[in-house]
Parts: sequence; structure tokens; C-alpha cells
Amino acid sequence: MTDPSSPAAPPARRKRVRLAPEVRRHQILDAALDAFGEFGFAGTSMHRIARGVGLSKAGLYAHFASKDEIFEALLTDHMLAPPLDVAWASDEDQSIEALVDGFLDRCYTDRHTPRVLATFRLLIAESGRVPDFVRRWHATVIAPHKAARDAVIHQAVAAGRLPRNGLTENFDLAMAPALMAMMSLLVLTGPQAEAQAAAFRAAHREILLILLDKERGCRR
Amino acid sequence: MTDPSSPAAPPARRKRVRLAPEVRRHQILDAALDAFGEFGFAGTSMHRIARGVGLSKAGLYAHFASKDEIFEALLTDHMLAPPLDVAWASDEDQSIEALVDGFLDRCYTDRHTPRVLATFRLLIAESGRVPDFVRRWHATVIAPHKAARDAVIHQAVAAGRLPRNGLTENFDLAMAPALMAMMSLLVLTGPQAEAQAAAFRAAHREILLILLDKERGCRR
Amino acid sequence: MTDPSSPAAPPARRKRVRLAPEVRRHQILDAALDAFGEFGFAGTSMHRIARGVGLSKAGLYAHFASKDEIFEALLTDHMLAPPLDVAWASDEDQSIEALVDGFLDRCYTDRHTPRVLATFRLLIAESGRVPDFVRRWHATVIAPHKAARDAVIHQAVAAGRLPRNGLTENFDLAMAPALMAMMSLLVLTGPQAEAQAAAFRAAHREILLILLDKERGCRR
Amino acid sequence: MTDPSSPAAPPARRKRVRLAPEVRRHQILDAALDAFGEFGFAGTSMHRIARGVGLSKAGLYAHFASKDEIFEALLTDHMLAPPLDVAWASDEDQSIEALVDGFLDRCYTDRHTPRVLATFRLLIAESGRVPDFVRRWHATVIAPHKAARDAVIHQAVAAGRLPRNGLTENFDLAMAPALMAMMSLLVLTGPQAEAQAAAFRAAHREILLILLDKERGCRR
DNA sequence: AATGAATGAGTTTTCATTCAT
DNA sequence: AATGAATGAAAACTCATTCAT
Repeated sequence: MTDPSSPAAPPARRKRVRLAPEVRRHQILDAALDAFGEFGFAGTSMHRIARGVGLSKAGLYAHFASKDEIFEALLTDHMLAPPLDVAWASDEDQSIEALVDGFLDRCYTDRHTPRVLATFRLLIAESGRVPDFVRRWHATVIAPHKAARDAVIHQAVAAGRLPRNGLTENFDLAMAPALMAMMSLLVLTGPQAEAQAAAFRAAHREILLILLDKERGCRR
Repeated sequence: MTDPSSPAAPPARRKRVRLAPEVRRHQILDAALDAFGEFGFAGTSMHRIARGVGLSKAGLYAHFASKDEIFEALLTDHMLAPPLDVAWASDEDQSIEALVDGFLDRCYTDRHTPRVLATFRLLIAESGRVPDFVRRWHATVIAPHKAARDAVIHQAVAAGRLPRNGLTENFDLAMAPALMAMMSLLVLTGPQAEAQAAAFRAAHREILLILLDKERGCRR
Repeated sequence: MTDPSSPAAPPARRKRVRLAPEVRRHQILDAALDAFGEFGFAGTSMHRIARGVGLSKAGLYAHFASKDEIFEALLTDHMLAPPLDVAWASDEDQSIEALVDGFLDRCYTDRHTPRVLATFRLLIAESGRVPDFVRRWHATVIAPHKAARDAVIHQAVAAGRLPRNGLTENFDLAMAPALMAMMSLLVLTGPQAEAQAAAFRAAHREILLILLDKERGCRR
Repeated sequence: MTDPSSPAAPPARRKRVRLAPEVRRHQILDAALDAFGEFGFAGTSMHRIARGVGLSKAGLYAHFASKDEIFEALLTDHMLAPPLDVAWASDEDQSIEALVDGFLDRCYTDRHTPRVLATFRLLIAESGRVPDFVRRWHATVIAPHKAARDAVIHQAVAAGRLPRNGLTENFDLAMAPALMAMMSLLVLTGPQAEAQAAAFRAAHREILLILLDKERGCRR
């Protein structure tokens, strides 16, 4: 079928393709993320990753010294990007509604892609494998990001633009509902999970508007 | 020498112990949860589980037909228990504060045990392995539980004891901050994560009190 | 051909045979010595050893944790036996001729077996792999043996039964020609080498008789 | 930065060097001898040889068609050189002492170099790989050399300058003690082996002087 | 002549599982 | 019920070799 010229043709293997190292590296990490995200580190074989790239097993080793190295490169590439922005309004012009909507876009639209979900599942499932990496990541990526964001929020609170309450003092929690939606997507899959996530988003919006409202969101 | 009862005892290996099937079964599931939770399904060998029980590998097969069967039995045992109570006050006697504190106890104290964390990690990591199981679990455990709880909440809203807002209409979100704390515990480990969780709990309390307050938590 | 009873019979695998650990261990070491001696350590695959024993590859690992462990067990078993006797006549009754002939028997007849040759080749080829082992072996086996033998020889020299010369002061050299014959056997193989060894033995005898003769073997 | 000549030089890897074929060939054989001598044929990878020459693996194939070819070229180059001279006194002027000392120099000083030891180990370890080669080598190199030397010795015996005995009739044995010293160096390494070799040489000298002495070395 | 990416066959080792006791 | 020797399949990784540049 594929090769009518010779009746009993062997597997008809593709010509050897040679690509630039960076390109291959990227392909490999992509395939690895897909596989690790789906089957976990231990459940993913080098064979599967190789197949995903259209390369032989041995070919992987021209670019990475070991499965572990692929794993670490993956985490490094994907997690050293700042996880969330710092856009909580240094300018007063935007309404709370607009700010919240921007935030929700970043929480849901940007973060509910297969790629991000896979990374997230990997983080949960395999963090025990690389505790040092996680610690470093937290210290160099998460903590600074949090500090920057907290500064902005505290300033807005001080300026009276936001109320002082449990949320504005622990602003991580602002994305807790989105995290819950991610969990649904991870565990459930399918339209059921999508619907769930959409409902969460709407409720999330309403909750944030209450908690960030200067009148309603105040302590008592 | 060490054992005068047997003159030339060889390696002095532990006597074969025969236990009642249910006892062994339970031991095995315990050991399996520990191992699966730490290393994932694929990363856990039958040898490790067997060692955890003090049994030989082959001994496991007297109780379970396969590794998969252990896994499914584990999920069944651990997840078919209702995950959270339905105590949101059909009686008016309790103050909101008391109800919230009870809820937080169930969210944090009860759910941040190693056992629950392991189950949770397992759920995230391996849900792709057993989609049917997850669907069934959701349909038979989660959904009914949610329905029951929603009924209670809606009733309280109708009675005017709780405001109508995004939270009371999606009451799952009430535990979103606790979920976030679990994530910290799963990924970070150590006192850092514990401190984080404690801070979350305090903020969580305050947020719930705002959102469930008839005055502050109302829509606009 | 081999199995006319079933035309397209599968490999017709032998029933699983279970042997006592010591028996298997021994079989494995035997097969390993054959293979290592012929192909060297690196040139021998676990598959070949397994085939030599009639066991599956994985079966080897029930008895040895690794290829290296097989190697070391082999050396230990084969080399910790004293390599040569200590029979150089404290009694005066035996003639020099009788002593020399006994010595030559031990040097040629006993030591030119395939087994000993294989061990010897292994020692030369792979001593670099296990320098510590070799050092230990030399210290615990060779050196003590040499010391005991030297004591006997020196005593005979002191008693005037043997001359004092380069040989009686470095009695290792007494077997140098036999070593040379071993080399021939190792390198050449075949009847050519056998003939060589026989000629060496005859000359060896004559040389020893000269050098151990009180008159002719004396210093000048 | 480290290399101001090229502003944005990447990994700064060594320039491709092109050498005359014979030079490279020689370099490769040198590196191969080192590696084969230390790790054996099977234990030596093309990568290691290539690294030893400062060449890429593929580069080796510009000079040799295969690993086996390198091995055979190595043996050919190193072993087709006559292994030992033929200087046993056609002239009567030299004393036995002088002749023996010259012989010992050739046996010890010349032959206990790392290069010769590596070749020797290789011969022992891998002779089974290339039996035809060894046979050819023996027939074309060793046997003629031996014949020439035997002629000289026999002539000296006939002329009465040397006694007729086991040694002069099997003159290979004259270097047996040196061979034994080589074995020590191969197996033991370190100063221990050096000392051993030195002691052997002194005793060797004395033994030869006895055996080649017309009076003492005679048959009875 | 030289390279580095690519490969198929092979390496050692592990694993889930079976079987005879 | 329990064991430990045994197994086929598959894992990670290596290697001699090839090919496009």
C-alpha cells in the first residue's frame, strides 16, 4: 500500500531526518510533557517519548543524557516562566470589574490549556521526585512574584482602593476557585468538567467583587 | 548462638505468618496507599508493597489478582467514603461562626493527614488511568453528596439565614482555599507548607464570614 | 527436525526447573568462568551466562545482584584456594629428583586444566577491574603461602640440603618455566602448544636439578 | 569573554583539525592500544578511542573500516616487529656476564614499558578473538626468530662455549623469569610489583650465569 | 578528512506474574 | 496462605556504525 514498487517491502522506514539541536530539543520536551502529563514520569518510557518525536530511542540520548535530565529540563523550561502577572492596578483608572475580569482571564483562559494542565499535574504527581528543584523554584519564582504582587495589593489597600480583609492579606486565595476548576479538569475531563469550570468562573467573579468591594468586603 | 532453641539455624529468617484474609487485605491496601501516594502507580513495584506488609511478592497474589486490582480496591475503599459532611445546619441554633469553624475543622484538621494527602495526590496523578472509575465515583459519591448539601444550603438561603451569592450557589467553592492549602502541602512539604496552610485557614475563615453574612455577602 | 511431532511447534520450552540455591549458584559460576575466560568480562553478556546454565536472564538475578557480583564471587571462589602446595620436604628422605617431580606435577598436570587456564587469563585480563580484590588476594593468599614456602626452603638451605643461589632465594622463579608454558597454552591453543609445554617441562626438570644440586647450583 | 577574538563565540569548541592520514592512523592506533590494553577489546568503546585522539567517533571511520580493523592493525604493527634480538654472541670476545647483562636489559628495561605491557595483556586476553592472526604471527615472526636464535646457541654449544642442558636446548626459557616479572607488573601494579621485578632480575642473572657456565651448567 | 545527529541491535537490569513446594 | 526460584516482557541506556553536511 505505502510502497507498491516492492511487494514484500520491509517496514519502509522514513529517511533519516537531521534537525538542528534546538529544534529537536524542543520537540523532545514537548513530547515528554505530553507523555509525563498523561502517564507520569515512571509510567512514561523513553520509547514513547521517542515515538512522539519520530526519533529512535537512541536518538534522544544525543540530546539528553537521561530520562531524569529530560524531566528536569522540562520543569526548568516550563516553570521558570513567571506563573502569573502582576497587574493589579497601579493605576486607579481601571474599575474593579475590569481588573477582576483581567485576572479571571489569566486564571482561566490562559491556565486551562492542556499544556498548563499537564505541567500542573506533573508538579503534583512528581514533586516528591525533585524536592530540591521545587524548593528552588518556589524561592526564585513563586516567592518573588508573590512579594511583588503583595506590594501592589497592600498599596491599594493603604490607598483605600481595596478593603483590608483575609483576601487582600492573602492574595493567593484570589485564585483558589480557579485552582479548584483546574482540579476538576484534571480529574474529570470531558464536557462535564468544562461546564463545572465555567460555573466556577462566574461564581468566582461574583465572590471577588464582593470581597474587593470597599463596603461589603470590610472586616467587622 | 543468638537463638539457642535451634542449634544451627541458618539466616534466622522470619517465620511464615499466616493471617486472616481481611487483615492482610487491609495491611496490603495500607502499604499500597503509602507507596502509590509517594511514587505513583507506575513508580511503585509489587516488591515495595510486599516489603511494606512484611510479605513476599507472591504472597500479594493470594489476596489480589494483580497490581491493578490493588489499585482499584484502594480507590474504592478510600473514595467511596463520603468526602465531606453535610452539616450545614438545618437547625438555626448554631451561629454562622460556629458553623464555619466546624467546616474549617473538617477541611483542614481532618483532611490534611498524610493518608488523605496521599489519596488526593493519587487522584490527581492517576485519574487518567481509571477514567471509568472516576466517573462512577463522581456520579455515585460526589454528585449525591453535593446535591444533599446544596439542598441544605438553598434552604438556608430561602429561609433568609444565608445570603444569595456566587458562593451559596456554588458551595464547592467554600473549600477552595483549603484545597489550595492542600496543594501547598503536597508540593512543598516541610514547615514552610504548614505555616502557609495555617495562614490560609485564618484568611479562609474571614472570607467565609464575609461571604455568608447576610448583609455583606449580598449581591448588588 | 528436532521435533517431528508438531509441525509448527513453538520453541517447545522446557518445564520450569527449580534447584537449590547452592546448586544454581555453582552452575552459574561455572558457566560464568567458562564465558569470562573465553570472552573476557565485558565480552560476556548475561544472556550468554544464562544460556550456559539453562536459565533465563532474569533467573540469574535471583542469585546474584549484578554481573559484577558474579565476577567477584568467581574470583573469590577460585582464587582464595591456596594456589600451590608447601611440600618442599622438611624430611631428608626424599631425593631431589622425587621432590622436583612432585613439584612439576603440581605445576603442569594440576595447573594446565581448562579451568585453571581460564582463571589465569581472567586474572591477567581483568585485574585492572578489581585492583582492591587483587591486592587483598595477594596479601591474604599469595603472600602467606610464599612466606611458608620460603621458610621451608631457607631451612633446607641452612641444613645444607639445598645450595644458596638466586633460585633458592627467590623460589617463585622455580615455576617460571611452567608459567611460560601456560602462556603458550593460553595464546596458541592446539597440539602445537601442548608439544611446547611438554618440551618445557622436560627442560624445566633438568634446569631445576642443576640449580638445586648442592655442587652445581652453588654460587661462585 | 574568554576569547576576545570572537565576540559571541558559542561553546568555543575546538576547531576541526585535518591531519595527514598516516599521522592520524598512528595516533589512533596509539590511543587504541592504551584503551584495549586497559579495558580489553570488548570493554573499549569507539568513543573512548576517539576521545583519546581528539577526534569524533565518526572520524575514526575515515581511517579504519571497523573496530576489528583497528584491533588487527594494532596487532600487526606491534607484533610483527621482532620481539627479541638475536645477539647471543657470534663473536667469542664477549664474556658470558656481558652477554647475560645485555640480555637482561632487553628483557627488563625494554620490555617493561607500559606500551609493551599493554600489548602483552592484550595478547593474553584477546588471543582467542583472532586465532588465525596468532597462528600467522607465531609462524612468521616467533618461529623464525626462534630458529635464528637457536642456531646461534647451538653453534655456541657445539663450539664448547656454552654447556648443553635443558636451557640451551630450550632457550625460550631463558626469559621465563622476566615473563614472571611481567605478570607481577600486570596483575599487581604499584611499587610492590616494581620491587618484585627488581628482585627477580637479580636472581635471574645469577641463575643464567649458573646455567650457562660450562662447568656448573653441565648435565650429569 | 571530519563532524554530530541519527539508528538498530544489543547491553544490563527490573518488573509483574507464575509455579512447585 | 505463603514462599522463593523462575520467567517473558519491557525498561533505560550503550554501542558500532551510517549518513548528510
